[in-house]
Amino acid sequence: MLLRLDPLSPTPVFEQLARQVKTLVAKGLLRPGDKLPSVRDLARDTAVNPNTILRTLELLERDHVIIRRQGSGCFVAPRTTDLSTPARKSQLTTLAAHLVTEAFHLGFDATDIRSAVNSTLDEIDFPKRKRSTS
Amino acid sequence: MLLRLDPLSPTPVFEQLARQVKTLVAKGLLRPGDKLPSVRDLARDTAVNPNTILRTLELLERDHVIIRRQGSGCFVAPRTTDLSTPARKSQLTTLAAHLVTEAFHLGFDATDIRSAVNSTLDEIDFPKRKRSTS
Amino acid sequence: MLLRLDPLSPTPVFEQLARQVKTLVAKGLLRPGDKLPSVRDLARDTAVNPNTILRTLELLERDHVIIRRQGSGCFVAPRTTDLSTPARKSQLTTLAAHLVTEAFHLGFDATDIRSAVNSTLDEIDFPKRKRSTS
Amino acid sequence: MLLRLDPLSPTPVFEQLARQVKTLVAKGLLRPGDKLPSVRDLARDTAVNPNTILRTLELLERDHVIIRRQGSGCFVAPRTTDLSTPARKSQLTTLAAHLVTEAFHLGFDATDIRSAVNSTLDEIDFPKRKRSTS
DNA sequence: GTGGTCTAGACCACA
DNA sequence: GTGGTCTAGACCACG
Repeated sequence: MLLRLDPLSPTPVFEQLARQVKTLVAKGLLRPGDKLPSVRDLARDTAVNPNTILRTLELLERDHVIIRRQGSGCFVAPRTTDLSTPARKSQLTTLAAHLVTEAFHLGFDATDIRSAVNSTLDEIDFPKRKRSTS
Repeated sequence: MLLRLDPLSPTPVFEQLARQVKTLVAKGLLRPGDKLPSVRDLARDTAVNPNTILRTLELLERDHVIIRRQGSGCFVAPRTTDLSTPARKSQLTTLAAHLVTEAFHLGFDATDIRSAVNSTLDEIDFPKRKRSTS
Repeated sequence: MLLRLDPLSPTPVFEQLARQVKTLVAKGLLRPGDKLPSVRDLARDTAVNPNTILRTLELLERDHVIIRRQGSGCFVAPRTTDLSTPARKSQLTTLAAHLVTEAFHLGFDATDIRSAVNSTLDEIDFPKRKRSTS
Repeated sequence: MLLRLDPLSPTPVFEQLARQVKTLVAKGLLRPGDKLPSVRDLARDTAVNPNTILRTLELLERDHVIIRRQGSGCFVAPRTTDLSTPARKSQLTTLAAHLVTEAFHLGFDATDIRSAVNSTLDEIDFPKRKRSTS
């Protein structure tokens, strides 16, 4: 599993790593049940302290992306289904608002934004919506 | 100008404020050339430390949302149009990717995401472009 | 004897197994004197490492739920009756406090908690005491 | 704020501390909006490393007990109201089952358990259920 | 082998 | 002043 770090980014290391794992899962490159490399392996491969890797894994577990089991390892969690609480709806709204206002101030218009979103969506592996795998 | 702080949000105060200004501009409630209240007034109205207000203004200036002129105050900047740089394209891609992967892990699908983005776009006041986006 | 593992639970395997045995005894589905399957059988049926089964049995023996006899196997222990020690009283208090504070922070009230406890109690097979509990 | 540690307990330090804070909140000794001592103060008072205190605070924030705001401090969160998801119901059931089966194997009966729960409940400060204040 | 806890201490970011 | 990130390294617990 290849994870890359941008040492210049203001985003904390543990969060950069977590995002990349989330992306891999969203793209279907990591699937529910798949085992992640061990903390030590990840630490070595990314040249990051094991404690920082641990924080990444904690974040991912908190967000229901992985499951950690002492002695066995970390595994991609099954996609949760009971998530449609109003709190999550409001999170989605906030995320969308953030994208739109930032893109607005970068000089993009509605068409640009929609097409950027659609391009990203094309790469995502939504359940019951597979496009190429039969 | 009414700015509200959410004490429960993990987002830093200076960023909460900046986002609200950006939103006001994007919605057309603040228009290019409009003058912002003074640092002192903003600090009083929001019950926030003037230093924090300053950071907000620095952020807004860095993002070309406002222009700060010594002695005269802060003004909403004219809309950016030079979106040709690949750097901005890549920023848009990053923003879209972030929205999509987070929404994915919140349990939403492509339709949910598109409709959330469209709802937000409906409230934005995009300037009309002369050339059609064919 | 059917023991199931929840791969999503953060509870260690050996403890999941021990809890299930304790529950079977409390519900009267396993009765004092009953013989448990051998370590080998348990390991096979649950697809768990024999070492982990051993840890489960150690835990159960420590908690006086079973008795392990060299060469003959494990047996459900007779029901403990000497609850006079203050140590046990204090353990009960701790357990109750844990339930209540966690439930509080999950948003439940006293009525919810009492009714959850009562539902569970209904399934337990308490031995009849000779003296009435006045 | 007085927090005590049991160095012999198998429960991790950061969790011992978190439980005590949860108990203080449940008993109404800490109320929504109250400010917690600073990380450094807590670390000094408990003779625990600041990093460990931080983990306690992370746990408490994850469980919606406190809110952490960089630069300002940590505050007791307002009691959440939108918590009645089925997932939480099942957590309550698990907690109750744990109490009951453990208490059973300690030699207690239904009456003992109910009375232990009731004693604990008497000390809890449930909203809209205040007993002595006014 | 796996993950988890804790310490010590440097340094950064927010208000 | 507040909290937060990261490193280094010792040691513990689970399978």
